[in-house]
Amino acid sequence: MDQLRETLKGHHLRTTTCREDVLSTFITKKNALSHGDLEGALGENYDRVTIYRTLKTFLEKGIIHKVLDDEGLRYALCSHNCSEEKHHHDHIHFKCSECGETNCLENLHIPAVQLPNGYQPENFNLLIQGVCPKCG
Amino acid sequence: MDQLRETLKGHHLRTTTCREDVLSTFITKKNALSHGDLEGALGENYDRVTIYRTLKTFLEKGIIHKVLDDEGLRYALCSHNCSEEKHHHDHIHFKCSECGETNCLENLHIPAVQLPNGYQPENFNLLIQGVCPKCG
DNA sequence: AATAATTGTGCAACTTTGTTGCAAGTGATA
DNA sequence: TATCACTTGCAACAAAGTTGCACAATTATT
Repeated sequence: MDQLRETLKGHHLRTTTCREDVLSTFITKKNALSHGDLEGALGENYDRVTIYRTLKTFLEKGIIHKVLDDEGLRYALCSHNCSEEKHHHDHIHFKCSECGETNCLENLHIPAVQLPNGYQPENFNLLIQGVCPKCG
Repeated sequence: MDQLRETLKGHHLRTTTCREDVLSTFITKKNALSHGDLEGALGENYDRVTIYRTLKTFLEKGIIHKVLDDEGLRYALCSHNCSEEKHHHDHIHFKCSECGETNCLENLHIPAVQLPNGYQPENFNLLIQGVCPKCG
């Protein structure tokens, strides 16, 4: 799994087994994950605290982004080249009320919104809840 | 403050001082509030647990709705006639990174999105973060 | 107006979620 | 392979949220 090392190095991070495992979990699961999800998947190998810190580091370095949810934060891989300096996301997130999975719809962009005078938008986050194709 | 009683009765709720105070806090503060905000405002008068339960009840009855946030849930008044049966919201929420306030932009509707086949949307939640007119 | 039935509240105890400081361990570099 | 900086685990803590139960308050009934 040299690709994991590449990704970590590309973001100026040391390669450790915890970081490799967290990253690889994101890659294989594909959907947005909460801290609890990762703890469930890797908790026997790593301390809770380490997972928290790994998520925080990945966020800062632009490897993952936050996904808003009505029952707790989740995180998902950044597909484009986000960096320490800035994240850029304008895709839609879809949460299925049946299976509970939240996924990035990378190809769907959030439509432009005309805000009233004085509002300076920087960041957009659209969550659509409903039933996904698998469960429909 | 008979309007408070009216609102509570209209949603089939007994009028208690806690409910009146929570409702009145939402009305006067206008912006979205977290449980912590309410605890800060009313915590000396009511138990933490009671405030949790009041929020839950208000949510169920359609008096308030959830506002997604990247650092914890907030709640805001439903402006239209939401009920036990269903909530309907399609307005935009704006969170200011300076003052930290989150507000409903009642007049701004979330633009329609063309989802791929198979997705059945039910619920939309758009949070825009940036700088608000007061802080700009 | 008094009482009964129903619903809400406070308290205590607990679970879950997230944070911080520090000592020991590990990875990258020369 | 020795060094230095960064990472991890542990322990302790803080914050956020939940549950059961006895008592209190509100509404409905007479």
